[in-house]
Amino acid sequence: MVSDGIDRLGFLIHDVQRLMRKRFEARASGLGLSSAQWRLLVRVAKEDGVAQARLAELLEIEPISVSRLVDRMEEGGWIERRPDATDRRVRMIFLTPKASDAYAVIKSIAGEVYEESLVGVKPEARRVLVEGLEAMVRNLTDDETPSIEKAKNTEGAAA
Amino acid sequence: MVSDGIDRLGFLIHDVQRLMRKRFEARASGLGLSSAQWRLLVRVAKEDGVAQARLAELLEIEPISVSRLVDRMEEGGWIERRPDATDRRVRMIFLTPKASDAYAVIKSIAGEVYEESLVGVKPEARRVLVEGLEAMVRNLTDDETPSIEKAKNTEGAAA
DNA sequence: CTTGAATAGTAAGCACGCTTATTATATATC
DNA sequence: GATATATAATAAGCGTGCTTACTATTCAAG
Repeated sequence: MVSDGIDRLGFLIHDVQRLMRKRFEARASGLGLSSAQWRLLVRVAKEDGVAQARLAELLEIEPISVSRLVDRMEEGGWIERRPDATDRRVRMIFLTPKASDAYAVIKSIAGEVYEESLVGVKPEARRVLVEGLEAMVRNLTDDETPSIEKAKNTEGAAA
Repeated sequence: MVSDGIDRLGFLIHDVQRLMRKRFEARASGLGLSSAQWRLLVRVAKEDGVAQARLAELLEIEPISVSRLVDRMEEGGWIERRPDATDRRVRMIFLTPKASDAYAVIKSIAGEVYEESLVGVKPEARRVLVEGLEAMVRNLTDDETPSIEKAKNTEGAAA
């Protein structure tokens, strides 16, 4: 197999994600926000009044997941659902003042955790790291598998 | 603040992990295995008869999570719990023949997904990427988080 | 032997992702 | 107007992680 640590790539990514989320949640627990919640909060902060379906698209999770996340965040007083005047199917999502205040704190925590995680990694290596991760996202988002003929139907049929 | 993608590092890691898991699960769904399940399966394959507490340590998840994961895998016929002769608290975990067969397939799928995710990333960049991720795991594992009373021993995740 | 701490595993209940199915509403077509 | 399809959101139920609390067992002191 590959001589590098490539064969542990999945474990590495998994570990980094888990550890990062854990540290985020430890810092943000004072605010009462989980990582899924601040991730949504950040999106709403950038696009106030966004519809849930649009949030699902931005966060790349399913609408039902947004629905239940928004449920808890509404209960927690972070966001507010308001009806759309022109389309009665739509619920527009707005931040509460409490959430707007938390937004600055969240950005600060994010910066802290990123820096802590990259201690000892030189600027050029950071650049390569980020570029590599971006390439991975692109490769994995292309929803067909190159050079593999599995003949599995429905795989990539619905683009 | 670096003006690169560093400020999106958390989103990047999160996306890569999610997309990788998704692709894994799509491939392994033919086997009836989830990513959490094959992760455990790989560990048991390398250390047959391992105790659940040891698995929790290896997988870096909580014992209760192992317990429920093992429940479903036992139901699925992937693993087997057997009592330890010398310590009646312990359940030793063994692979079934079905799981041993699946192990080779899993390794092959893992290799495929890793390669697909790294298309267009040069060998040297791959090395830097993996080293960067390893550094991140080290940095985030050092629980330098102050004001935490759990002076727990954090043994390195050596392989 | 008895007491008490540590360890292995589990139960209950929560968060957050998913798939599948349902309800309202909007829009296109007849 | 009537019907069919599409879209926004939700409901139900499951998998996998967590915290907290519990039982059973082992081990160390007394």
